[in-house]
Amino acid sequence: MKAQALHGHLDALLLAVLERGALHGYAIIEALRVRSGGALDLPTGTIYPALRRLERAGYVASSWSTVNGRERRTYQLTDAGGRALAGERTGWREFSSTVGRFLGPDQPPAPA
Amino acid sequence: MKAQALHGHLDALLLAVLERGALHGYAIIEALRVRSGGALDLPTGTIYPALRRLERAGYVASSWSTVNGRERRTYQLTDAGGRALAGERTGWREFSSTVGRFLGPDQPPAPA
DNA sequence: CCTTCATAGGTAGCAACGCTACTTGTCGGC
DNA sequence: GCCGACAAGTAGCGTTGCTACCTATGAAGG
Repeated sequence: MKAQALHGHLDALLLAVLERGALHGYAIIEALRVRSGGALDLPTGTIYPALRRLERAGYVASSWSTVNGRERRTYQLTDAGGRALAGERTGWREFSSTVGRFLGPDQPPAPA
Repeated sequence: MKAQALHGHLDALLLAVLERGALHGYAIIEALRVRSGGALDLPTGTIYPALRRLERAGYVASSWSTVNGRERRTYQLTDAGGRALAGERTGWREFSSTVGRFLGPDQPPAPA
């Protein structure tokens, strides 16, 4: 899968991954790869700037820890980040159902 | 809905609209608005350059016709465009199921 | 007659976003 | 000592869609 199509949804993905618990950058990349079944293999040059963007926005908070001489910056979701994630989920649902209407419904929104 | 999230999927949408029959630019905008239930209201500055991009790529062909002194450029899907659309559909399904895995149809995957 | 609106097509320049390529540094295995 | 995996980061680029404009016709309203 071409990752460039992520445009605009990467932030939501990152927040979603951090929802399950704080992780450091490298671990986030791995979590994305594993949870997507290998479909998402994002380069560090994509992740780190995105995390800083999220931190500037106040959606994640970071803290340094040194493990075996390795500097790790661990990111965790803030309250604002959680709220943002909820909004992103709603936005995603709208977006995917709208585009899906044109590109063929792949998962017709199951009526609750 | 913020339209900027379309990134990377606009071309697919345009091809999908033209799949049902040739239309001129303005009509394409209306078709998108109507079929999306108003969610997609794209400015001309988005559509026209996109159509030219698709034409350069050989996915659509255009022809001029003058109707009541109005110049209309009608776009229609080419064979290559149809094939591209099929690919875009597949890509969309992959993309949406991948992102959906993180953003959930609704809730974070409940521990079954 | 003239203005305004809807139709119709278009361009220029901008900003956002993710990517490639590169750099720095530690640790473990050869 | 060197290479590769881990870990974090920066610089610069290209694509993409957006805002803001411009041109032009026909219909409606004053």
